[in-house]
Amino acid sequence: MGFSNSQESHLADLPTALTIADSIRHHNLPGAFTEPVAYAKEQSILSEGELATDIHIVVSGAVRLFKMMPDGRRQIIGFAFPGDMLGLSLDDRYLHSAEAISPVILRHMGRRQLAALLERDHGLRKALLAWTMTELQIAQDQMLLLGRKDATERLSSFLLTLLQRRNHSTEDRHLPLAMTRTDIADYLGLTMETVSRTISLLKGRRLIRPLADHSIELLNVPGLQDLAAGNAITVQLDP
Amino acid sequence: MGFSNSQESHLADLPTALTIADSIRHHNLPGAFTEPVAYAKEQSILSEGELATDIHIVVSGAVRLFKMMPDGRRQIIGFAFPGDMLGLSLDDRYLHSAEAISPVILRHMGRRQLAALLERDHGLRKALLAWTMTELQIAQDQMLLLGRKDATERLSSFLLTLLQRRNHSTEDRHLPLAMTRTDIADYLGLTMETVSRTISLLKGRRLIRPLADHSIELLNVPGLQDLAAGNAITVQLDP
DNA sequence: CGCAGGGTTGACTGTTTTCAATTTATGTGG
DNA sequence: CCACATAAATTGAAAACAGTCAACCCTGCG
Repeated sequence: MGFSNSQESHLADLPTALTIADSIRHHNLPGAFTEPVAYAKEQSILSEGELATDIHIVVSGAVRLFKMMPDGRRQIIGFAFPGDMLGLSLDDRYLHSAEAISPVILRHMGRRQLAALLERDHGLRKALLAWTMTELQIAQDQMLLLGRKDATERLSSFLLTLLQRRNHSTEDRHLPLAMTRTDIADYLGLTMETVSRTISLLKGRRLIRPLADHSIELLNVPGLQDLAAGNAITVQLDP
Repeated sequence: MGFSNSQESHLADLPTALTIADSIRHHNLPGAFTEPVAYAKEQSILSEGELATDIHIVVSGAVRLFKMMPDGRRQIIGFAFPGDMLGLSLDDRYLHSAEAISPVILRHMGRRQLAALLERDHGLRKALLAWTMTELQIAQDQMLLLGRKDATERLSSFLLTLLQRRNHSTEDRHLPLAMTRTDIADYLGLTMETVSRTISLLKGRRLIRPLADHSIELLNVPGLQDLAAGNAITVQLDP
């Protein structure tokens, strides 16, 4: 769920580099999760306000997490990819909705069962705290983006955080975009049209190259980093 | 740090109703915090990127937590009031800066000491997880506000969350505002001028009454709730 | 082959920003 | 305690960036 630029570290040696899924696997918890469950593209996984019965782990595919306003405005809170968790809340109701944006496979676990596991497993508690703090950090970076960045800065930041999340090999500048322009717009607090125009703008400046298969090649990562940070002056326009 | 509309509950009976300060007091941890330290209005408490040596608890006063961009744009991430914690991060560096917006008294504790306490104290771990998840929830509500609400909706939401945070007696509609218009603007992703204009607008609609002493009386809470939720249609303009 | 959904581009509108002037608070020193 | 200086807040007018409405294009799939 979500992603961020920030590097990770530790408070009391928390295993922050691992996903929650890794952690649960690593701690070898028997039968904790159900068998894999498949969801079709666009299918709803959980809804804000519903009783929070389960938490889910993404096995494959991509999920959008979002909040809606009564009149249909939507804010995407984050995207969840394989290894990410969704459905956790302190409350007994879900805090946001989740839908599959591609065919998705999930495993889930009852809330009470997770609570029981947490009581027993110290390492899992640490992993859960680390996960939550990482999500908080990501959310706060997103607050800066939504409150203070313009469209170009938002899109550059988005592409770079996606890159960081997806490609651990630093040389691969090739980004498959699982989500539509509308999803990107609802994540960045823009409209579909503005996202499309901004992509065209970055393409015109030779910073990115949109490919036919819903993926984008990042041609100038330092340039994008300048834009994302708000140093627009240093990026030269070319004819 | 921050505040939200959402009611609180429990995952595995976490003591979420308590602040971290309450929790630490409740668990009767001897000598954990230093003696109170005073900060003058506008004084810096900690800075983003600095080595995160300590966490702090607000004893009195109010603090703003924020991120800056290179060109001076500022996003306020949240406000901290008595009982709130600041300076916690997974990373070994602070994730945002903090400044006193009034004369402030804090107590602090070394990072390593907190880590040691956490190793020993199960209840404290639960409290810390609960605190972090509550902050995450608040941040996600703020993402919806920053990404999708207009100026009137932002200000109404802000006033209502402040009310909820400050007045546990539900009948007192009187809000002391510790922060300036500029602070409010930087929290809501607006400019000072727009905040001022929007306050005038709500005043003209008899929804609020700004008083001389930097406080605001909420004259029509249901009306503000409609606005905050985005049901602008139901709020009638009056001459 | 043609339809439907997603995407791009254009022209125009509108909300918020920017720049600027004025009024109202706040705080300090005489 | 008043007077001045300075900061905060309000209000106005103009500009800008993103939004809206609309037409068109592309692509994948039945």
